[in-house]
Amino acid sequence: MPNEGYSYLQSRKWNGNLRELKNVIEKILILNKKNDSSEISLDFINTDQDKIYNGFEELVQKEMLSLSLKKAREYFEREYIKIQMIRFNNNVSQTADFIGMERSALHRKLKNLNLNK
Amino acid sequence: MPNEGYSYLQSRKWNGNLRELKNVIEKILILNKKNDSSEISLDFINTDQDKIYNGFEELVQKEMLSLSLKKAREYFEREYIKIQMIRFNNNVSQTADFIGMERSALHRKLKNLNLNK
DNA sequence: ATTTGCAGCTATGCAAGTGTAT
DNA sequence: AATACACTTGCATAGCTGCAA
Repeated sequence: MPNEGYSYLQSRKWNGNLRELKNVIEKILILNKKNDSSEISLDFINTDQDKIYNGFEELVQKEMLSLSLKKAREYFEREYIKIQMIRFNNNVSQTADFIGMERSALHRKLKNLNLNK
Repeated sequence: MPNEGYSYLQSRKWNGNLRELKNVIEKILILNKKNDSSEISLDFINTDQDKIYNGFEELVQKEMLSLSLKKAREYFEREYIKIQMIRFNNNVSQTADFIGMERSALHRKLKNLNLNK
């Protein structure tokens, strides 16, 4: 399974500039920065996790502005929480702590956003 | 400081090969890991074109995920409303109508987000 | 355009549970 | 037993919004 970062990379429009490279690396670093683990690998590339992040990016840039504030906020929160949960390996307690929210409130939010399955 | 990562990048020619990209990224990760600082910085690959960005992109890729949900939501709403107001030439009534919100509520929000000056 | 008072709804914190697994 | 989670619920309160002015 690992070592298949290629499809992920191929899925991106590579224009050869440093900004694009920077974005790719930043994404990798962010998603790998799980709490206190100092281990960094590229194994996760081309996984669902990464697609979620891509969804976030595209959502913000393409669709958000055609949605009502309420809907846009909901979309944003869903993607934000999705990613934070991934960062903390779906540990609700840690995620809640990091994003400054009560555990019970996060549970309710996960349910309301249909992220609890 | 132009560090190891920077000079490493400078020393390579980018040929668009994806395998090559993976090697580059892995090298950078290793270099960052040696640094032993918990702060991971990509400043060493900043270029002039990197400084060109729109609010959303910058926000999402760099800051959002390190903010609390409350703060991230506030940032998001500010950018969202900023842009919608621009689209409607700062016409509050039209903007409010489009984003599905009462005019008075939008006024309050503009004030709370410091967008009313 | 902008503000304000008010009523109703929503979200959240807090506390107190239950259940599961190690 | 004991710890650490996930998950739920009731309640009070704070915040947001629509409506009217």
